[in-house]
Amino acid sequence: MFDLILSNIARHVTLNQQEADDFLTFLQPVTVKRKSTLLSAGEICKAIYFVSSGCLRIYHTDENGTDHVSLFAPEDWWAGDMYSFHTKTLAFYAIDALEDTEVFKLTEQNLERLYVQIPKFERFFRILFQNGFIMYQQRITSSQSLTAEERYARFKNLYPNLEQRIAQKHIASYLGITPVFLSMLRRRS
Amino acid sequence: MFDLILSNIARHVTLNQQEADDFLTFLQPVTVKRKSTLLSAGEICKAIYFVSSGCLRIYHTDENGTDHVSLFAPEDWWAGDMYSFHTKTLAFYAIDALEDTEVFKLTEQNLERLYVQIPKFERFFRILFQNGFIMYQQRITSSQSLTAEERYARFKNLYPNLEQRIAQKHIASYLGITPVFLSMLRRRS
DNA sequence: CGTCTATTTGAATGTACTCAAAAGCGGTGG
DNA sequence: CCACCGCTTTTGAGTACATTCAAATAGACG
Repeated sequence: MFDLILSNIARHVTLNQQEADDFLTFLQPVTVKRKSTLLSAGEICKAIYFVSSGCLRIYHTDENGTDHVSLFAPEDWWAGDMYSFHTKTLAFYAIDALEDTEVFKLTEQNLERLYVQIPKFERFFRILFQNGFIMYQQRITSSQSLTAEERYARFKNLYPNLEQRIAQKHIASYLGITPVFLSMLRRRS
Repeated sequence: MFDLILSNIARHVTLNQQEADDFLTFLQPVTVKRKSTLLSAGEICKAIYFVSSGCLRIYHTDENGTDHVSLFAPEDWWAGDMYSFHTKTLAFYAIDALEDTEVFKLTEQNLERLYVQIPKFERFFRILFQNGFIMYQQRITSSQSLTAEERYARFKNLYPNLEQRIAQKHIASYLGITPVFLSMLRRRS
């Protein structure tokens, strides 16, 4: 149950047994049913989530009612509205589950305690955000310089096998194109 | 000379006099002339830079020779190819100066020493990357849901007065449109 | 002052969009 | 278990926004 998250942490910092045990006490397991909402836009995002199975989608709904996927978070990814979480302001993004999903919830209070108790986690989250920063930066550059078809290839590379698990309209929304146009692209290739 | 960078740091962590003095010893002032290159794509990015005056541009040149601006870094911003810096791989992005620019250079070795000597900097850079992550996330969402005109308004908001200082082709490149089209937009409004 | 680069303008093109309708698929209840 | 209903995907036609190409004008720098 905890293997995945511990190996996720171990990718950037090394915890001893005691630290690992302590860390786990800060987590709350939560089950999110397919199509149910973990965070609504306009709420305050009070926790971040580590996905141990299933898949979340972090998205924004614009004034026309169109969704725009910011990120998919399948197993081994972290999710949250980081701006809302960090500034305690109303969330711009919403989060829901595309599959039945198991997450570990890490609340703001617990995270701050964690930073104090095991300062290594400052480093861990520094590296996590650094990687997220790099990922979004590459996505910006992709959206500037690549065609929709090339970005689709990138998506498949970033999220292996995810294509089979989720609806195409969500992939189109991630790519910044319409489902109709994605359908055309797939037909072509 | 050091006021700007110290107030930049102070925005997220509090340093005592000793720590501030120690921190400054890790920095090297560098002057970058307008149009000269601070980092070329294909090199390894061995340092990150804090801009105290002037303006840098972080960009990628695609196979057609077209530039795509990832970020502007005017005074009070940090810059670098974070992926190259972090993984010691060849830089995908290049950095040059759009104005005569003064930066403080913080090398990888010095940064690692800084993390050890003043662990608060783990927190500082965690927050810095967190904010960068959020900024790029919003830019992705903007590129998905806003028109070029609306994104142009966002640019002006994010970088007040920068418009007057740099060429329009760079702004177009940042917005992901052609200079020709930006010219049309400006005419319209 | 002259040259080089950036910006503007106009015309033709193309990519991705909207709208509409048909086909496919999945889930639910009888 | 099958039939039906609703949602997703596909397909086609017409449209709009942003592009490319080309030429003229403006501006910056030596």
